[in-house]
Amino acid sequence: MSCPLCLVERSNGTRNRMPLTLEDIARLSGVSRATVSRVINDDIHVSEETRTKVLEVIQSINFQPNQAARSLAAGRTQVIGLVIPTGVSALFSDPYFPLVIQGVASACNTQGYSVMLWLAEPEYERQTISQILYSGLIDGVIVSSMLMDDPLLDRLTDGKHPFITIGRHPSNENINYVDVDNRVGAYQGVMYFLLTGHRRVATITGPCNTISGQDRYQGYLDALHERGIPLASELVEEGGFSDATGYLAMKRLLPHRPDAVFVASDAMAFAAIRAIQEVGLQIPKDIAVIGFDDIPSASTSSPALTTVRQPIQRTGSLAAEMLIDIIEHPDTQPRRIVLPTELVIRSSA
Amino acid sequence: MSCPLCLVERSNGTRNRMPLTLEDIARLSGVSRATVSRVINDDIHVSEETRTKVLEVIQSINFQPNQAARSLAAGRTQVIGLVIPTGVSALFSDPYFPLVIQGVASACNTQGYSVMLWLAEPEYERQTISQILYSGLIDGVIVSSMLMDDPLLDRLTDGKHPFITIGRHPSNENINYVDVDNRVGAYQGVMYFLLTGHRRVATITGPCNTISGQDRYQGYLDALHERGIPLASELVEEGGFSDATGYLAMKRLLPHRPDAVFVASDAMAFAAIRAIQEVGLQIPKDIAVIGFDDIPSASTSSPALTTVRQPIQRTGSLAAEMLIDIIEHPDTQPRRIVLPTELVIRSSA
DNA sequence: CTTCACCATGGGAGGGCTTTCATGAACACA
DNA sequence: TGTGTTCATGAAAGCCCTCCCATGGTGAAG
Repeated sequence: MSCPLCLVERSNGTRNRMPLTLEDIARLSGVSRATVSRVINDDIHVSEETRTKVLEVIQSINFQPNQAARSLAAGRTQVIGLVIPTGVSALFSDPYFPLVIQGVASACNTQGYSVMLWLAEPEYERQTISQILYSGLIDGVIVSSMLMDDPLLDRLTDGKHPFITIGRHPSNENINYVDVDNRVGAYQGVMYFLLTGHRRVATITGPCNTISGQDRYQGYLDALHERGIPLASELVEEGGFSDATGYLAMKRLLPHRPDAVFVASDAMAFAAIRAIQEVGLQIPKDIAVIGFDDIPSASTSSPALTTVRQPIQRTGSLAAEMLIDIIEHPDTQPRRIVLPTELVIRSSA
Repeated sequence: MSCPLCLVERSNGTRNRMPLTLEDIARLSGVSRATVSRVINDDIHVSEETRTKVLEVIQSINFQPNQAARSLAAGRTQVIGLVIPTGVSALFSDPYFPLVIQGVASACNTQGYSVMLWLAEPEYERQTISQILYSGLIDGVIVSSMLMDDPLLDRLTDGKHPFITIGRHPSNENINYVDVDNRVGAYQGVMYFLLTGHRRVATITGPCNTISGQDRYQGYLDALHERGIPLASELVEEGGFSDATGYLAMKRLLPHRPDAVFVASDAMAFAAIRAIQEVGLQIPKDIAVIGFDDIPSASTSSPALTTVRQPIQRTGSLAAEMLIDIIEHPDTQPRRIVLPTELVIRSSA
């Protein structure tokens, strides 16, 4: 068997197996380098015949153009950055970020983009930003930040790269984002409590420096307000989205005898359930619980968790699609998407 | 305030704000482009005086060299790939992969490398491989595969890129890897059961097409064998590392009245505990449970989970460090590391 | 038959960096 | 003063693409 790879006489005279270049493909298919480039980039100005011929050669030797050269010449890298702050405490004990990552990665896959991952550990953040902004490594950035006042965003706004945040920005309305309707979602959950006869509805909120935390709390307030129920501040406890903080928050809530708790994340909801069960109370009889997220284990836990479902993975893939769209069609309107949530009723409420 | 960025008269005559190049830095600091390059790359042949001068200019305008150009010229990208198979069912309902990712990312951060993430969805796998192998996008790959017969590995072996697997390879002993001592870890857990008087020790294994699944099962066998206890096949059930599979496996085990269960992952162990509690049995009185991983929630669950701790994040960071070492010092011996595990005794056994 | 438009193709100029090689200054030693 | 070494520096040749522009061939229109 003769392998085309080995028969190629390189332009520089060597013939050992090394990366082929456009020039090699050009020679093998009897056209110029420019034409091969056109074929690779799906340029319209190539005859069907030539295109076929070139593609055959490319496939037969499994040619992949050098990305660095492409980036340098074209000024685009076909890479997007995904920035996730490790400051967020629950980072990886909660399937939220993994699902976002999965969504982003799969959308990028289908569009021929690669994903560069930055876990923005505070000590490297400066360096990270510089890399993002000035090194030309990537074409755009997705920031899954959720923080109210992330300095990263200011830097990005100043920079020249397109970017998208997952989670809306509280003030700057020129920023492209995809978000879920946290406020309405929370409202739905709390309203369900109120409509099923609960009167002392407590909440464990997300961290107050996150937008989603605030939005969900706002939804809680909305529901109370609509039913004319005054806010009882002893029934509100701040959590940090993590298991541990949820557990402690519930402990603080218990003495005030809530008959229901709306919890701003499923991870915290499971912790709250544990805290409730540990003091011998029944769920949902004594205290009903509704979470937020609908992570996979919500349906299999016991009791199965009633929760507000948000399409986490979809959020990631939409963000990626929007970003790529912006990269490829720069001068269009700001893009914002807010995905709906859905109350999934199981047995904890 | 005069910003140096705006005062620069570009070589091409334009003076709008655009990426600076080595040439600009060279002009501003009165040296040649080559010298600036040397400074950036920590070349030894630069006088202290010149180095300081150039560094000052670089910092004052926050210069970042163009990565594409560097990669093209140097043939290195300072990027490593991290491949995670999404075929693994428990992918993200289990904090295992997130922790690995975190370990890899933070090690890369400190060494000035970036991480490119590939979730190897089967349908894109071919394309993924080609990109990895031939496009020059990355300098090396970490594969967190664990599958017995991952075709990816064969392709990588044929390719020219250095790579490391997380989890040893069952047959090819030329592959660099970092692994934890799954077999001894499992042995420790099961032996603890046996030494504390349990006689009907069951196990929920990992998937039999994963190496870690097999190794842990082997450790189970080792312990039984050492104590002269015959293997009871009805006490062995295969799981898939996921919550759901763990739950079902435990259901199948219950009729055979085990007095202890060694479960190959914490996620499955929690599911098993649920299944046990649902039929009204007590843990650890009726059935003791030991898991594997020591994920964060193991210490906070109730009952707190006795489990075999493996240093997941460390595994990731070690893999990254080894890979970078190989990239920068190619011709050295194969590198393998097997990290020890540790039995963490809590209240489920 | 001429003119023009259109379009496939090739030539070649970059894109910003690294790296080799040449150069010349500085210094030591004879 | 001459010879040789050492070493900081600069000039320039790539690295492999993309993309602009020029070219020439074809077919339609006049």
